[in-house]
Parts: sequence; C-alpha cells; structure tokens
Amino acid sequence: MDPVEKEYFTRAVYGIARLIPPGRATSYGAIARAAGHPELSRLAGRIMSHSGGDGVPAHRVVNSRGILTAAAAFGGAGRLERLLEAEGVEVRSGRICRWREVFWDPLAEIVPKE
DNA sequence: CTCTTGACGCAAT
DNA sequence: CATTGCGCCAAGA
Repeated sequence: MDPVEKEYFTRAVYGIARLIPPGRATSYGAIARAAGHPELSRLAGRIMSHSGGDGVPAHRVVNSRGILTAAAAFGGAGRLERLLEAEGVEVRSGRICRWREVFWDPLAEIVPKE
C-alpha cells in the first residue's frame, strides 16, 4: 500500500473513531468503509490497537458482530466491559447486547441521508 | 525472502 | 451456534 495512502487512512480511522458518541459503538469494518477502504477492516483493527489514547475511544470499537475481540488488549476481559457499561452499553459474555441499536455507523450517522 | 499471525469481514457450509 | 475459505495489510520470526 502506498505510504501516503496509508497515512491518510490512518488519520481517517482515528478521526472517525473520535466521533463515536458515548454509549454507542461501531466496528472496524464500518470505520474502514467510512475511511474509503471497505477491504481494510483488518488494517483498521491494527491501527486501533496502536491508538495510544489521545482522545481515541478505542473501547467503542468492536468487530462487526458486537463481540469485544480487543478485551485482552485492555488488560483482561472485564476492563473493557466495564468501560462500556459505564457509558450505558450492556455487555454479556463478551458481546454487546442489542448490538443493532448500539451500533453507530459513521456513513449513516455522519453523512445525512437524503 | 517466505511464513505466520492478528483488536477483521463476509458468504457459504 | 462453529468452521472454512478468501480477501486485505503489516510486523515479527
């Protein structure tokens, strides 16, 4: 991938992640799509894992099924769940309950649909 | 240089 | 549900 394009993608990923409202969550794939690269969901995940905090709510990003695949990276399964529950997101067995409602799609929510 | 892994996704089985 | 296959890219062995 082009270094420049990669840099652009990275910025887009962080930028979009910062827009996720509290109490909501989105997926790596959704972010990748919004960033203009639907096939780079995996890369989006990698990028998020590197997001050292600066205003990037990484705990609000899960996989497309609402499963907290990053739990381990947050220092134990409970840590991540606690962060989400503190914002009103119900989590059970490592998955977000009512995922359909909690899911925040950048494309649909940022871009006003005609 | 090749292989393997991984905070992924999606369709098919 | 769980598995498999295929697509993608980066980093580490």
